[in-house]
Amino acid sequence: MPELPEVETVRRGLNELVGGSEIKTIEVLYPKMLNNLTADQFIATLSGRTIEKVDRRGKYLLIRLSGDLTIVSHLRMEGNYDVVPEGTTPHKHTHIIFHLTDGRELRYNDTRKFGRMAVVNTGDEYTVSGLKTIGPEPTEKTLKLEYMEQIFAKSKKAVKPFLLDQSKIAGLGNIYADEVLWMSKIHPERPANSLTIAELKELRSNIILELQKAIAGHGTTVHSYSNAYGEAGSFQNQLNVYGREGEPCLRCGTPIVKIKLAQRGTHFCPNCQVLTEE
DNA sequence: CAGTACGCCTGGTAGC
DNA sequence: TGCTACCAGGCGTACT
Repeated sequence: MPELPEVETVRRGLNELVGGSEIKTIEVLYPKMLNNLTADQFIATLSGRTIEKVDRRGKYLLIRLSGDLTIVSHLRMEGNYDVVPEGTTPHKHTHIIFHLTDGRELRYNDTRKFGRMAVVNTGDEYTVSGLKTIGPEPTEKTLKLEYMEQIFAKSKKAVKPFLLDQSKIAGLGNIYADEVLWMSKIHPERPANSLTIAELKELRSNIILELQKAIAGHGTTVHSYSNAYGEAGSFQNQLNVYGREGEPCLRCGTPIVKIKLAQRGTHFCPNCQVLTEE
């Protein structure tokens, strides 16, 4: 499932593969994935435009087109792009085909059809729901400790679902949320406002570090994720808790426990990550 | 306002 | 074997 590192990997791949390419025509096979345009409007508006570059904010891809238009593309759970020679048989889950003037096709595929696209004037992307309220990017520069102290102090919510809230911090999904809590030795059910400043400091550096490392590993492949080259990431080999239910904690050997928290599978070490405050 | 439950979707798999 | 039931979870929406 694409989280920030996977989306960043897709962004880089798209820039290399189709940056500078011109869209000849478009086929929309699943119109419901378009947020704010009909299929006909989408085709008419975007045909003939050049893909200038691809940016990213949180888990949103911002595909910049000539004429100051931006496609805001969210992959949700299983969306992915690939680039193939024109005439390649679309597979079962291909929903949009951008025919390029250079004889290739950029295709959007999405098994579960959760992904969405919207088209806005470049600069207006923050009017798209989700981006309207998005929190800071999890980098050294943009995610300040003081900001974290402020927002955590204001919420009684369990820290795991708190980390999944994109309006607080952008980019974390279910996998990396479990990972950074394990790294920081924080129990996922601890109320956000119970974390000490020392814990927040630790959590902050782990979030930043973990996402950097995952980007370096081209993302995590669980289920169906692949980048624009159709390649899987490698970071799943570096996961410490996610998907390791019953296996020994890599720090202390205690079997990893899986619970359901806010409707999400949540993995943690019951020995390293204790519920009571220090 | 803050917090929570559900719907959207399909493929894979556990269980009978 | 073949069927059903359920799980995977990001995010918008509806609700308390």
